[in-house]
Amino acid sequence: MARPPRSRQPIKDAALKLFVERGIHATGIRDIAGAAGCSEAALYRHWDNKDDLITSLFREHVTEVVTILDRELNEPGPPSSRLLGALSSLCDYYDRSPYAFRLVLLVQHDLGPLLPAEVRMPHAAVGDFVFQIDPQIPTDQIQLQAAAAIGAFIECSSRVIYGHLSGPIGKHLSTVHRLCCRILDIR
Amino acid sequence: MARPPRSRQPIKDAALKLFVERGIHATGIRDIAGAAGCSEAALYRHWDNKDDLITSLFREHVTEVVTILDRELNEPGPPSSRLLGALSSLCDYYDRSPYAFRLVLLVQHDLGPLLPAEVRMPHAAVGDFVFQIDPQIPTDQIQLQAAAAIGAFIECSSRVIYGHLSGPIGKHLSTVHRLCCRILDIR
Amino acid sequence: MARPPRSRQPIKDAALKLFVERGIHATGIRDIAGAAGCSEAALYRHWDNKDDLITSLFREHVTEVVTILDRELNEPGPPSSRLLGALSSLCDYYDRSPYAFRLVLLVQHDLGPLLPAEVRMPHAAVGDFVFQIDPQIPTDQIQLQAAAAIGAFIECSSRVIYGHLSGPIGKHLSTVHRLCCRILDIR
Amino acid sequence: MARPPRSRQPIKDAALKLFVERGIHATGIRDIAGAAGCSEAALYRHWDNKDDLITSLFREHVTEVVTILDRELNEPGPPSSRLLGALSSLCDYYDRSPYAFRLVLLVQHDLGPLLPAEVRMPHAAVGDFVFQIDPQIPTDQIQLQAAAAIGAFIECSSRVIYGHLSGPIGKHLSTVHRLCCRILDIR
DNA sequence: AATGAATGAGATTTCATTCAT
DNA sequence: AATGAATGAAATCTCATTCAT
Repeated sequence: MARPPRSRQPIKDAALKLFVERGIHATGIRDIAGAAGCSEAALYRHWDNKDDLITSLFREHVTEVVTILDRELNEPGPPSSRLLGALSSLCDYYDRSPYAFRLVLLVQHDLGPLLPAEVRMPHAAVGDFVFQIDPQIPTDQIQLQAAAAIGAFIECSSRVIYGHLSGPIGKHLSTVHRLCCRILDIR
Repeated sequence: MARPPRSRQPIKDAALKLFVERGIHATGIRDIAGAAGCSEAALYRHWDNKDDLITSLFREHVTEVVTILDRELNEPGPPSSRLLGALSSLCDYYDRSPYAFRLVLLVQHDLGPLLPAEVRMPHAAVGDFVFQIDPQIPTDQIQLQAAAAIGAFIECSSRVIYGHLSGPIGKHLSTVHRLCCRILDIR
Repeated sequence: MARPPRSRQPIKDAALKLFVERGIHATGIRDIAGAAGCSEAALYRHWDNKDDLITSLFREHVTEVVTILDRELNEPGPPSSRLLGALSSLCDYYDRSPYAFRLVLLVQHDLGPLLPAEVRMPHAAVGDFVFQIDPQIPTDQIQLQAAAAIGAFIECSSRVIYGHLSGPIGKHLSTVHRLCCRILDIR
Repeated sequence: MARPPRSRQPIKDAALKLFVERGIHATGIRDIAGAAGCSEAALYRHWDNKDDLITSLFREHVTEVVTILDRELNEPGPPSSRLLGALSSLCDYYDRSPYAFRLVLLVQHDLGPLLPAEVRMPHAAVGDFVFQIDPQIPTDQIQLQAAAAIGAFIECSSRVIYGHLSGPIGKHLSTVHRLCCRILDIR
């Protein structure tokens, strides 16, 4: 009862890895079960179907990322160092859970329609930060600045992940920080 | 040779629309044929297989986008107005061919491994522009600045496309231009 | 032995209801366990397998129906009133256990081959009654008259159960009695 | 174009036979395809899914039966001989297409909820006949008499089909006719 | 040039049943 | 006595592709 079900985790690990490496649609239930060392039917004890597995995985990890953003962007201190903290924590997160990071950042628009609307997304966290820095800013500007910063970060990460730029991501932290500061007009 | 095959275009239109709206993997040959008003077998007269259709579509449209970028970013005039010209032309392109625009910008990583390496991608065009502005810049910086600018543009466009920001994209042109100028340290 | 197993009844109730409402084949072990509030494995403590559950349920209820028929059709008194007693008791039975009634009357031929041959079926009870009324009647006639009476009753009940005729069944008792008397040439 | 598709019929024949002999739920797509000598996928070119096949088969044959009833029960002549004509035609129909006959008469309530409501069912045809004979009869009586006659016929047929009574059905025609006349109070 | 029909391989999902705890 | 977890087998259905016409 009290003990956490033991078999969910290996399945989640396997699914996450395969979704990111091969793509969500290219990954079959069979692949996941094989990699997790269980039968295909075992999956259906824990999730209703493949979509359920996908969305619950995504929701879980996006929540982790948003939690990081909300925490770091609301620390005390000047905006610039809060932003640095956030970017730095994201790099740490990548080093700890590269697959989760990539799922959240890169795979997003594959599953747009699958996701329930009530999940708090990174855009909201960054938008709140932008608004905090300058409460006079018009709504559209909030959206655009937040989107631009996120897009810049995602695309830079992609360049590293796909090997066009040498890693690890942390190596480029200060450059990315500088770019994001310019986008958000900090300093 | 004598006459251009007439039936390619409707198929391309249908495939493009469906790929963008439903996702590439979620779109079947049957769906495309149905929407194009031809038989499934007809597709195989024009393309070898589904992958061939996907890559040739993508290649065609990415070339259009890169051509725009290369042309506009190399016009005479100050960098800022060249960048504005490029962004403005992209907005026009979107208004003309929204599905093509979205295929190029958004669907990219669905088909990562499918893409032939020799195609010139937007990153290269923007990278050349960055280099041109400041030939002293280190290689990594080129990559990162280009990536950040592209990411900012993509993500802003996404916000409009997915309805989180009111359209058309051109409405936000000057803001996006300002953000990109800051990223590329222009002015 | 010492105490009657307490958990059989809820399972039987749930299974009976689902078998009748959804059909035997469309009802899974999981559905039954869910509706009975026990685990799927619990079922196998009480019955060998699904077929065993089905047949034992059916056997139990068909026995109840045949017992009613045998009792009422062999009361003292004229055939017409014995028949009325039987029909009336069946209506009471329906009001008491509608699902059991429907399982016996309607679901029969879903499970034809599953049923053990030695179970006494309604046809036998009614056949005996027909023979009793007129011992000169040829065998085929017994079968046909009994079948016709049973079919008439079943089909009339169905019309009520499926909502084409307003209920309860008892409301139509005298009409059905009259029809059955004509079939069996009573009076 | 003009030619009727050739491959539907063998599939329909195989499905009909198996549905009746083994039961609808016990018959798989694989069984049908195997018996029809085609691949499983071929089925899905002609019907959307298994339910579609089932209902379209049933609808087709129930229409044949109702057509027979409507025709014979509305011939000129006295009710008794019209009824005899109908029963006799049903027996002929059975001899011609025993599986279709059995699907219509016996399998009905397996698929109750699957059937579209607008299909004219045997009950309606017989009900019209009952009403024609005695236009004064109250509505409930129509339903009950029609149901009783149909039930009697079905159940008698079952006794033959399941081997409790020697066949063919036509052998018992005059007896069944007499019973139905009594039910409907003809003569 | 075009198509309706067909198909093999494989996808996801369900099922009755078993077993360790 | 009871259960949560697991499973092999099979079910239905989809897909990209081929082929005779």
